[in-house]
Amino acid sequence: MKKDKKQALLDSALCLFVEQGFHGTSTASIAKKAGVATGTLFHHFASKEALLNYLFVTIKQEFANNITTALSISADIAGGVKKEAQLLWQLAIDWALLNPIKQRFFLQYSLSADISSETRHQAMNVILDFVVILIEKGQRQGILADFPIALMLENCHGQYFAAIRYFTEHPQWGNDATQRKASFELFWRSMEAQ
Amino acid sequence: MKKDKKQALLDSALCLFVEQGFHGTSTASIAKKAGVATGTLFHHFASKEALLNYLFVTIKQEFANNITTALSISADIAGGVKKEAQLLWQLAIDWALLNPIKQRFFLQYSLSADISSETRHQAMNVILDFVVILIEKGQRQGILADFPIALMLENCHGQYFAAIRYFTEHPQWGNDATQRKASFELFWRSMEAQ
Amino acid sequence: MKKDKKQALLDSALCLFVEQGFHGTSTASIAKKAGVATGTLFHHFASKEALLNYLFVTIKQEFANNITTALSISADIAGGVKKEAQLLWQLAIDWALLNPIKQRFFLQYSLSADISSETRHQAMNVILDFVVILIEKGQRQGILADFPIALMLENCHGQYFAAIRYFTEHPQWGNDATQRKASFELFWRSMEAQ
Amino acid sequence: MKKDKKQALLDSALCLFVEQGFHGTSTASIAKKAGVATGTLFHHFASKEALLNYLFVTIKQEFANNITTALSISADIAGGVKKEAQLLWQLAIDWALLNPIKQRFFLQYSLSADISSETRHQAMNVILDFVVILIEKGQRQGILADFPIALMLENCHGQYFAAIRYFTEHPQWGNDATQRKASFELFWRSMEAQ
DNA sequence: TATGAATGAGTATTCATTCAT
DNA sequence: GATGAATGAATACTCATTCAT
Repeated sequence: MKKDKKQALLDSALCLFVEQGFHGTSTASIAKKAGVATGTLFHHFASKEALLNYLFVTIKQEFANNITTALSISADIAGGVKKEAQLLWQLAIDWALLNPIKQRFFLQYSLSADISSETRHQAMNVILDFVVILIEKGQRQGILADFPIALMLENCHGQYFAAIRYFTEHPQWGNDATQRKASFELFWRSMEAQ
Repeated sequence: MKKDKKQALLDSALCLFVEQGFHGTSTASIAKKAGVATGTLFHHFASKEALLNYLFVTIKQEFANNITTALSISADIAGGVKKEAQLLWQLAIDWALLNPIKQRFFLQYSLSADISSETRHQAMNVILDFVVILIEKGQRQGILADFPIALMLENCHGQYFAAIRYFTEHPQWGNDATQRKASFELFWRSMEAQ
Repeated sequence: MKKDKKQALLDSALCLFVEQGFHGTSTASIAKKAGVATGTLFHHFASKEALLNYLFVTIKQEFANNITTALSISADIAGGVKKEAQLLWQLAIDWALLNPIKQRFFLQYSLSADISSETRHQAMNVILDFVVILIEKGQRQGILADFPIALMLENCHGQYFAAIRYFTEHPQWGNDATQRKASFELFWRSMEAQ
Repeated sequence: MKKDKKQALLDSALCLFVEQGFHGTSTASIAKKAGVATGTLFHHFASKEALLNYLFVTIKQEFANNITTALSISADIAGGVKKEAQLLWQLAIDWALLNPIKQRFFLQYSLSADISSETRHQAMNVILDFVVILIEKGQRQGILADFPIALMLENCHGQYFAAIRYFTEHPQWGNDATQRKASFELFWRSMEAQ
């Protein structure tokens, strides 16, 4: 019962921020939807901005945990870097398709000025940690092209967002094997060594 | 003298929207910076939103004109699709580096909820028209991979934004031939037929 | 052609003031509907208030002229005070039914704070001049009750407005002889000597 | 202490609306006079219009309660319809004289376009309920003329307003028995059966 | 912890009026 | 006389935040 109200606030905020935008959502409406008093929000979060940033980090962490857990389970078994990248890519797309609201939240807030750059960098590092590791591994093995790592990271990010934007706008193709394959190929080919 | 005040308002708005965000910028501050009265803004634009959308379309159009003009000049001379894509990519990167404020405007507002989806779609179609044409040409010639065109478009967009984000964060490499080449390679390889 | 624009402004203002109220009507919208520039309104009228007051006096005068003209024509022929009162009443109701917009203008603005009390008094005196004369005549002849003239005047006014409000809300009865008779009876009986 | 601020706002609004008109009164001035913050007004009323309408209904209700209470006390004792009408009339005039600001509020806003027609109809039905009952009773007993009830109601309203306008403009006669009698006679005779 | 009435600075927008052409 | 772009003071309403209970 203790975490209930805080979680209810986070749930409401997620929905409303996605539906109406950060500035289009009043703290009063978040509290109302969560079924708590307006003042309660400020017992759990120092400010509206703090709530948004907390929400952002929480969801990024949840995403990262989901991917790395699944990845580590398969890691022992699986072989090459490409297999690993493929798994990572499919897991990331799956997560987005299974969590449409959180995915829209990513799309809207990852580049938003409402998220503090501090939070953004923190989240980036958390989430892209395993990507960096994978890229470096691939480069050492001569499987991935030898472009600057920061450039490749930005590119991964940009391609991932492009893919989930595409699947969001064409939901019917989210489970189509050909489309899923195509999205991975675009991603993989860009980084593969030639 | 007639267009002066409207243009002054657009110039001020561009700066302030980029520096402080859309919601962080008051209409009064835009007018003040433009050296006009607060009412004048609303004489030229129906609302703050309308101003933002007008600005967005105007800049996208300017970008598109810049690229297509340069492209058409070289088009007669140049040869294959790859050369054309390379030219397009370098022109687009150049434009971003030469217009840092407008580039930051793109980065911040292209996916922002403050731009109406109508405007976004209009801008996308206007600006990406020549990209679509190029992709289709490359696919007919068997030079580009045969992935869905909408997916490839999103991917181009995502990679372009990734590239200009990278060059923005590492300005010293904007004129480094190796870096520029790398950014194009990431882009081109993702779409090239194998 | 000289009076055209002024009259067009008055016509537009009448419509708009009745439809949207004085404060709900902008001078710009009056000018637009009249097909003139916004500044033109202020060449003909010192202010928005001045336009309203001018309109009020003009219409009251038109009403008064209409009644007194018709009244004077019949006056020579007709007999008693009651006949005269009856004629006056029917003329006044007819005018209202034939000029529904001007009648609504009366209803809305006769007691409105937007009309200067000066204008209101002036208009009252103009319009009720012949009523005062009639009442005094009736009292001298012992046909009308001997109540204070100012009270009787207010009462006439109130009953006239009640009648036209009634016929406005029940338009189908405006030409029903029984209803018209009833409205006059209510009026006449209140003032008749007993 | 809970109703204090809301009531203070209503009191201020009543005064200011009567003194300066609805459009001449800013919400800030209402709040200031009430000794509360500007936001407090909007905590209790959805809008300035909502405040006006609430005020209107409240005062009409207060008026109706005042009349009907006094009427019901005497109802058991008193006799005919005329006595009852006379009592009603005098109570209504008394109320207006004892509540000059609320009476001016009636005069200014009962027909004003600033009151929603919904509110006006509600108020009319609430307040004139007992009048309708009295008229119908009088008609059944053959004491009142058999004119349409809606016409008679409008007429009552118009005559009441005329009377209070008269007594407002000539305050010295408000307690003069002759004048009071005259005002009732004008009212009664108009409706009495002949 | 939780409440929700109260706050008051902040803001987009309106609009009567002016004036250079 | 006529125009209409420009003005800038005025105002309803919002909303993150506080605090007494």
